[in-house]
Amino acid sequence: MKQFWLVKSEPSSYSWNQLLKDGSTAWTGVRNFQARNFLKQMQKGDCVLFYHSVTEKQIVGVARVKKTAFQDPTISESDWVAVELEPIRTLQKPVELSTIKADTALKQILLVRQSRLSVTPLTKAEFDRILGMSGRKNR
DNA sequence: GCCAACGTTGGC
DNA sequence: GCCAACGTTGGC
Repeated sequence: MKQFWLVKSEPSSYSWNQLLKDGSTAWTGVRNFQARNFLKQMQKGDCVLFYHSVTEKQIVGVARVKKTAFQDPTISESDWVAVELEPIRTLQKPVELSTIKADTALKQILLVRQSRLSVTPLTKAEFDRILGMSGRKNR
């Protein structure tokens, strides 16, 4: 079954534009057990919302899991993993954190409740609702 | 720049 | 095994 996720990045360290430019990227550097476990659960083809933290605080694009979890090449200790992500499309209208917080159906998502977690799961309903707010109908 | 939330570390 | 101290992240 297809799953839905949200990943965060500070635009200054890795931005959506960079991902577009790169065509795909290894999502490395996750050093949190909870986030790591989510990474491990990702399946090829899962949809991933891309959130810019700190300076923008908005969801800017939709990506897809291209490759499931593998050993994170940026660390020598084992058992930290990365996945490969590729961009699908840029949101016509970014969905701001304030918009999400103002929405009854979305204000309890993990992004809001646990703002420091860099990889979080979303339900299909939440995913669809965010896409609905992005200025275009689903897909 | 400040602070809250969370994770990690280390002393006991 | 508890908890204080500290570091980091991210929203405001």
